[in-house]
Amino acid sequence: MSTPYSIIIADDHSMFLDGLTSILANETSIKIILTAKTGTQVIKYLRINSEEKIDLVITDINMPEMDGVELNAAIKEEFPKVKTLVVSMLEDAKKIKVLTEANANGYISKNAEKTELLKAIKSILHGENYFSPRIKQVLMEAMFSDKLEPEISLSKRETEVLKLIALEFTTQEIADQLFLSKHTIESYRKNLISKLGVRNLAGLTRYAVEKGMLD
Amino acid sequence: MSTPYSIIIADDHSMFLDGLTSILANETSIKIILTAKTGTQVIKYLRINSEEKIDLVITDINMPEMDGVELNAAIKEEFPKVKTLVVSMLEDAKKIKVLTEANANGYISKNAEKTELLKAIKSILHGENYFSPRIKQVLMEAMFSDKLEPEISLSKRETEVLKLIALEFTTQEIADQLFLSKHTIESYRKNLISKLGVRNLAGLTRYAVEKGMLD
DNA sequence: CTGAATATCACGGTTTTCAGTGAAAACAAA
DNA sequence: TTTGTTTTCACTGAAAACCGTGATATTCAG
Repeated sequence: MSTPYSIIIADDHSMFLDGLTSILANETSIKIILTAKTGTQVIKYLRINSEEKIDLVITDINMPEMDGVELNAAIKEEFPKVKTLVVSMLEDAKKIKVLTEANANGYISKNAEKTELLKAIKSILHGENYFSPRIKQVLMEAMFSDKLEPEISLSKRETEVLKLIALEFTTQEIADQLFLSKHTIESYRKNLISKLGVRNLAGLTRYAVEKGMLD
Repeated sequence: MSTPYSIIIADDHSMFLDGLTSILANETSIKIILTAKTGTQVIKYLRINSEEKIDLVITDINMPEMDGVELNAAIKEEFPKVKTLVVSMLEDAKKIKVLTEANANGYISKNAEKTELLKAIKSILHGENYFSPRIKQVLMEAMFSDKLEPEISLSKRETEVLKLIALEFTTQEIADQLFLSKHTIESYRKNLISKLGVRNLAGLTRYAVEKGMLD
């Protein structure tokens, strides 16, 4: 038998970390080098032990400090030889899209079966990418719905103004805060209303809240 | 050694299920009888195999069909001898409160360490309850904040009107819809604004969205 | 370089919201 | 039965939002 593959696992839920470790313990062809709770820990390790070859990083999406999407991007940027497999409990079409564009090597859901997990890992270690059928489907749907809903994009200023509007500031107050004319803010208001297809302040606020602009 | 304890694990993420199974496989004193992906599966099993003694059910909170909170309630109702340990990735004070009131025997976070998990399981199997220090803290904080924030209660009509306001209807439209005078709706508007401590429509809308009134 | 998008500003008119004040009827609870 | 809450309605005046219809300057990608 050849030397085992070296992998790193990142997830902030240590119970999941322990679980994955247990599952992979039976696989003699795989050696877990590190388990980390944040993306930054992984990057630090890779930088320090750059001479050591790491074959694969398995990462969750939701993590504090540096999440899975950022971690994947950072790895592909600094250590392009290292493969990545993203494991997540959510099937967020947008994140998946970003990940595929950032050349992640695989994406599976946390409610995938053990066998699928192993299949994904092995595929990736053998040089192929692995996206589960379910994920492919979500991606396809996202493509379609994106074309039907041509994705409203707001400029920086628009975003800024919308945020303040949703935070209960009046037009005059926003104008003062941003050192702009009251008329300017009024224009933004109107544009936002027609752009977002809403009727009034309530619609603007709902949009802002739902897009997480106020966090 | 005496006969091992019989336990059931419920979680919709099979990866977590596999992980937990792996972790507990080393424990000779514990025997996993069933792993389920929904609460209903667990209840069905308990009903059918009622002669078989089950010592503990470990359950996630977020599950389709019947979630962890409901499952716990159902178990305590129908099979009071069966202990329950709730494992969740969120530390939602309200859910924890409900669970303690429904006599769950333990609650730990998914980012608890393996050792803590085992400690919790053993405590419960020995007849004690186990709530992790972190959880106790969250509970305490919830108690305090509940008393400091005296919980704004809205009447049926107020809720109804607030909902329509947040859905972008104007005062006149709401009045027509509910067969009330425009003045009446205006009154509600004002009361809601002062009651909820907000400044305008944006504040009302944020409140409605955040309380999930529009789902 | 050039057109498209963005950012900025302006005005008049209409509608809606907001603030203050008040009150009557229905209803439930103490 | 009295007290408190909820539901309902009314008026005024000021402030803000909304609508239409512009203009100019900058920036940025093709």
